[in-house]
Amino acid sequence: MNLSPRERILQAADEVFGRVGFDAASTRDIAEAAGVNKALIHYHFKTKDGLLTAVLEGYYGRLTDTLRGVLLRPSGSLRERMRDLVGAYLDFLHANLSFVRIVQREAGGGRHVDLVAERTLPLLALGRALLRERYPTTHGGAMAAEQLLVSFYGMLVAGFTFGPTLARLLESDPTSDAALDQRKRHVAHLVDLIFDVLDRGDGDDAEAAR
Amino acid sequence: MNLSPRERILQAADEVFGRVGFDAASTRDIAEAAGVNKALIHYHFKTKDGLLTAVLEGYYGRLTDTLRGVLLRPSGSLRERMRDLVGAYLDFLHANLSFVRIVQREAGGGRHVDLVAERTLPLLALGRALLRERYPTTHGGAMAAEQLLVSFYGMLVAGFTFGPTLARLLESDPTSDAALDQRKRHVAHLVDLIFDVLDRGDGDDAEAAR
Amino acid sequence: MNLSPRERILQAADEVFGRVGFDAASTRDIAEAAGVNKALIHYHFKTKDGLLTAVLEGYYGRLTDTLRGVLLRPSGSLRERMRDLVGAYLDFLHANLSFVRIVQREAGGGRHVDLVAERTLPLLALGRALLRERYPTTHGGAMAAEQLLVSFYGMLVAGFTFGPTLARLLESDPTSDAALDQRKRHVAHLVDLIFDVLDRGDGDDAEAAR
Amino acid sequence: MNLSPRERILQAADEVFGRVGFDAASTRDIAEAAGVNKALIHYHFKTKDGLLTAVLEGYYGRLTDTLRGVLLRPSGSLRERMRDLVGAYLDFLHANLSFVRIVQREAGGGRHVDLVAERTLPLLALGRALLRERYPTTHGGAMAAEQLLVSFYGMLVAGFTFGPTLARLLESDPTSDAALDQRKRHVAHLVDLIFDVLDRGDGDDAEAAR
DNA sequence: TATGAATGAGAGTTCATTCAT
DNA sequence: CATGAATGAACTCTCATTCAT
Repeated sequence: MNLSPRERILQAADEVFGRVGFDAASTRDIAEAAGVNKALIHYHFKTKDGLLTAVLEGYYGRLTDTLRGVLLRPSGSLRERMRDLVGAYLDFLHANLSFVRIVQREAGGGRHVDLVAERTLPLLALGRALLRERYPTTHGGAMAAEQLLVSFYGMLVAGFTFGPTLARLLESDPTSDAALDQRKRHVAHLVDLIFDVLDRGDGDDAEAAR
Repeated sequence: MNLSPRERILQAADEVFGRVGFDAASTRDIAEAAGVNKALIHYHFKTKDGLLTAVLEGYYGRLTDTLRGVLLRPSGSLRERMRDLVGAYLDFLHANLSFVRIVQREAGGGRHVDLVAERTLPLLALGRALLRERYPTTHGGAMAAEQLLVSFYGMLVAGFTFGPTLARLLESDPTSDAALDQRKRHVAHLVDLIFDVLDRGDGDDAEAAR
Repeated sequence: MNLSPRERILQAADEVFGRVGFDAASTRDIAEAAGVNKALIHYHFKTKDGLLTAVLEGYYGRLTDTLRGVLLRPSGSLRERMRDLVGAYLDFLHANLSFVRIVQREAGGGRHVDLVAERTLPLLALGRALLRERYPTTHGGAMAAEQLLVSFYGMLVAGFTFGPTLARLLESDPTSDAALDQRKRHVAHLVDLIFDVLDRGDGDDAEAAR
Repeated sequence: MNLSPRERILQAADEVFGRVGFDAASTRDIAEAAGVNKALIHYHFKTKDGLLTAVLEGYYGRLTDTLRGVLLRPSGSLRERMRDLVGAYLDFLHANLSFVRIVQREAGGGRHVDLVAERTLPLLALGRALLRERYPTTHGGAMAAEQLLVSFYGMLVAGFTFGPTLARLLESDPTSDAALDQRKRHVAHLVDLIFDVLDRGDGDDAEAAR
């Protein structure tokens, strides 16, 4: 629908960054994919880093809006909100595969860690606060809020970051809508299991007693 | 100590690839880190790709040995073997941080997906076979073997791949031994939860009935 | 003067290729001779091969125009046209020494044979057609059109391709105007001799009878 | 027949130099073709230039023996000796295609001109001396001895140096025995023509009078 | 806004050569 | 005699970036 050159560059960068990674992507590739001159990228985004920042800022803006809306919804139990959040997160990743792939590459180290960390931290901090408030037992120990968040994050993201490899094991395409549905039900199930435990209130001590 | 130049190159490549990623790593960086001439890399490994392959082959060889040993141990219930496997995997990743970071970057797409996929598939296939044999209900549905494997994988890996970002949220260093211990207990707990469900035998139907 | 950078690159490449040969020529040499940045060569010509192609295309364009003009001139006997062609060819080579030297190196094998062959063939085919039409006896045998063309070509080119060596035998510089004049008269003489034979009509049979 | 490594290197170098040219040939290629270690080349021939020298010295030794034998044969007219020489030369080139291709590339300039020139000059000087002695009119003018030698050389060599290109025009393979025979008869014919002229004694003056 | 031309820096790779064994 | 290992220099080519227009 006749996007502006600036928008076309952003879309092209998103696609190329997601496909081959930031470092393997060249501004020439992106300019060609966008149908614009290489120099125009620098006119709009100053540097290649600036282009990555712009792409990620766009994603984080939309993601944060989505998740904050779910997490901070006043009504509903925390469990329900977590279930919704898991669903919303999976939907978002499913609809923005490049985003997962870019983040997965940059979150593990390298020059852009901060870019990712700064935008991720508020969400993690919010999640941790909610968990600790509702379930005081999630301070320290085996079911510590931090551990839960890491596990949730891992479950949510694994299906996508590992997609190309899983596609070879599974008979079906892991990026299909059917696969998304199954994954959502699975993760929701696990979330329920975990909240069952939290509600039962057995934290570390119970665990240690096993 | 007093490693051969070839070995020094492998170690340097491992460190640099893990820190900045394959594409951002230059052969000059690696050669300098190894204290050898740039050309020696090509003498021993032909290309930069060949160097990555050699690094990963080393890791996969050791990892496969470790995990196969645990998984195929004749005695012990599947639950116990899974618990051990989770522990062994976390130990391995903890001791080989570069490996996680390299794999996380290359598993999501790009020119080296196959390198990762080919070595990962056998392990996944083995895990799936064991789960399906012992728990026939893990065919299809919300608790399908594939879903479980993906979730397990996500939980195991997330703490490391997300490490640099988590380090900013957590008060403690996520790569410390203490953090590893806590993470191991947490994941073991989750594994237990899941096997409890599997042993109770409620698969999709029970889930759907909720 | 005040040539464009692109043109300066072409001239520098011509000079360097002619002097040391394509393989011994480095893009750095050429860039320096042209007074431009090394990368500009690739900006304009994509690869070093592309640069050679561009140089040769320029030559072949001008040469073909020149020779076609002479060969296809409607008036004048074939003998006269051949004499003119020989003169025009020698003039062209004399004015474009690099061209002979480049072609001589690439025509004998290696990666660029096709580049030379494709542009030379039409001229050879034209010459053969004219000879066969006018002198049917030049089909097959000792004075076959192909043999004549090869001999003509050898005579024309030898003085230049062999130049540096001949310079040591001859007292005078073989690239001087005087040398060119003498060579032109000599070759014209030989051409006359040959056409005398052709006009007398004794082809193979006469020859065989000797 | 179980050649010595030194001999195998020489043969391999000959083949590779002839095929791709000295500059495009790498010692690795040659070593592989010879089935020996790269370093052995330097052990036997000191440098890559030394290897080329050795290859060419071998050729020039055999060629000089062959041609001197024919040229200096006491009996027989000069014409007959020239005819024999032409035949012997063509035979030699036919049997040593690499030689022509190497010489053609190096005779036109570059770092090895001297190597070629020094070995070629004696032959040229001898030919010139014989011509001048027998035909005093070949001093200066259109039929000067030097011109004749250049033309002879061009005719002799053209079929081979131009081979790969001619192969596309001619229906038959220019390196076949049949093609060699035809070429020999053709060149012999031309030589006869020229000696007819010389014997008739009309040099420049006759020519100029036409 | 948008571009073609131009550049310095550096990429991966190959080179002929050396040397200890 | 022969080799595997090692190196400094140079290679072609690509990079992100700049600038005049």
